[in-house]
Amino acid sequence: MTVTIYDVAREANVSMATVSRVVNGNQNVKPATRKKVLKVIEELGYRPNAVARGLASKKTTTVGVIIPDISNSMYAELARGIEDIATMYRYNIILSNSDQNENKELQLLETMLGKQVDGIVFMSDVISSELLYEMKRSPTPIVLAGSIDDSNAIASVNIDYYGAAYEAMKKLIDNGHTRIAFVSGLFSSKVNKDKLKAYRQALEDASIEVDEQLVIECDNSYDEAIEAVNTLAPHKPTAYFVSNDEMSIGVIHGVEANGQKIPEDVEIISYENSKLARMARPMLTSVALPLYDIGAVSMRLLTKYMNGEEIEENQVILPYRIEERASTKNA
Amino acid sequence: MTVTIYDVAREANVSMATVSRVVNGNQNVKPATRKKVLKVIEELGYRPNAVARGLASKKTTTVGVIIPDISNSMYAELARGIEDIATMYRYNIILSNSDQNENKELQLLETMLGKQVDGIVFMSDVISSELLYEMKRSPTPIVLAGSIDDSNAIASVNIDYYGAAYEAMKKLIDNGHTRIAFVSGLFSSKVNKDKLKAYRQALEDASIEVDEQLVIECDNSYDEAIEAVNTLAPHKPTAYFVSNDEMSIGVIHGVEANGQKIPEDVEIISYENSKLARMARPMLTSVALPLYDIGAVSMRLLTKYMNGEEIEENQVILPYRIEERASTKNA
DNA sequence: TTGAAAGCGCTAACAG
DNA sequence: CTGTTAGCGCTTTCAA
Repeated sequence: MTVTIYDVAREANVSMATVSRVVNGNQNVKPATRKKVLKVIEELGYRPNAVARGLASKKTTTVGVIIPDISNSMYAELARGIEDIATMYRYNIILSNSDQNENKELQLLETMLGKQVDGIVFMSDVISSELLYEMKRSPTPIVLAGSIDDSNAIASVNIDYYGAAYEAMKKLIDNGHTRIAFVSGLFSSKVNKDKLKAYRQALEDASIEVDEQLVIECDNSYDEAIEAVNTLAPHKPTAYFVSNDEMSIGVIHGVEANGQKIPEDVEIISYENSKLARMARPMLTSVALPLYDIGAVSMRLLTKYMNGEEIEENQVILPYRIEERASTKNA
Repeated sequence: MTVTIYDVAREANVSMATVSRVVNGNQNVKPATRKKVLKVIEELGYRPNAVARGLASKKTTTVGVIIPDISNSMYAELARGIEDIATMYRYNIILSNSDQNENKELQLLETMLGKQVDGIVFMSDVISSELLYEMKRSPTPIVLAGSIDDSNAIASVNIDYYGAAYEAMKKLIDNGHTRIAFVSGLFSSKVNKDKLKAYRQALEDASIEVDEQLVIECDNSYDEAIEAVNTLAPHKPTAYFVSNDEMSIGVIHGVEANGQKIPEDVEIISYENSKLARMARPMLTSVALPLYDIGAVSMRLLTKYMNGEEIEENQVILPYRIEERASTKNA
């Protein structure tokens, strides 16, 4: 039925070994032989079976990607970075959504290892100790993309979330605000914890008392951000530091619904800088997260591990910047 | 090094066949034996090798997904639908971006077939005849998700793009508009061609002359949509039919920048109904595309083909609806 | 430069 | 209920 390497060998009057050599670009084949084999391959429509190849060579040229939710634009952007570099290095990607559910993450890890992936890129806001344990004993290299493991046991690619948040807060403080609200995503996420820490520290460093009522935890959605604004209203914030662009748009709408002007009455700094930031009115000043790059660099790092290269530093920190737009008063 | 089925068999004093049976949940194993084997599996940390299994069984339990761009929210939504159903049926997904580049699509198809995927979900605005030819001779089932092949040779899941566009236009016409602009994505896309056809037909059916100057083709981006509004301004449209939510937001901003009010001076109907539609101000009336469902149903259909089930109808059409919001004047 | 042969780890008859 | 035995299609020594 399907044509195998054996069929090609017979048809071309050579051994399977020789066919294998030409298929794999091995130079030890006489040009004439190569040509003959290639011709037969063409005629028979031979297509190498990657599964058999994987079994024999113990390499599948596919990597696993465990991601919270591909329909979330942040992760989609990360995934694109991963995939582009994977393609560049001739790897395919097995992509699975975990919904940040630990059991699912554990099970996905298991499935992927079973499928003999050559490496894994893992994303999650929280890395449980059990997960960490499994990752450490993984026979296959793993890198965390935009995800933090405090023990630094697993390679990872991130930005300085704390530093970025601190700088954003600093800007708001420098603009004279003392009532700055923080509309955050879930604090179960290490990244949000870092932002909170920066929020507090920046305030303290400026001798501004931290008012816990100005801190609100939401589920990252537009709707909850609007609600957050209403909850915060009695506490009269004059500036908002917001965890992502979607929520920032919610904040804008909430604030405007209450009759306040941005940035005249209220300033906002977001944290993501997706294309939404430019589609908002006013356009959002935002910490620019290099999501695509985090994905790309993670995958690149993974290729090094897969090649058995020695890595100098397994924790890579990418640069961020703050994109100033109309939601803040700028110099 | 790694523990194989053979190690387990030896340790448990049974044959590999028996181990294979318990691993695969075959009922023909005495409970005591099963228990013994399970225990050894546990002790040894045995993990079945899916590659070997795939080679022996000729099934990989993985399906290929060829998608234009996962970082585009429309496709990400589709992908999520696909993945969820795949997971439900225990399939994994190999995901690749094609950027709608025909050569890449062709090559991806080849790669996935080489990897022995059990099925493929394919997405693309344009299905070239060469692609169609390759798909037809694919040894593995393929279904098109949200993509059209006029010949109906390949199974597909879509909505009635034409009908949806016609209905949207009808609504605008019923609201009294005679100068309706169409801000479209690329006409190389079959879906956009259908919308254009509906645009014209709806106008004709209402005895309104079609003014080609009111039709603008853009690249689906926010920025080009704003530009489109400016290009259209001299032709004084009083309503806009727009190809997707992102562009609709561009239209809103373009229109407002010109001092017009929505929906008082200008009405807008979008075509997508992503969460952006609710995040826009005014909120967008929009044709609701069931992207997630298209993905899910495609995958479900694929499972049927992979199981060799007989399919009554290979062209499935899902329902759409129009979500009325503030960008149009409603009854 | 080429071929022979031994696996890779598992499934799937088939036999008992 | 369990074991034996062929492969699945390819890579990879090892010889020649």
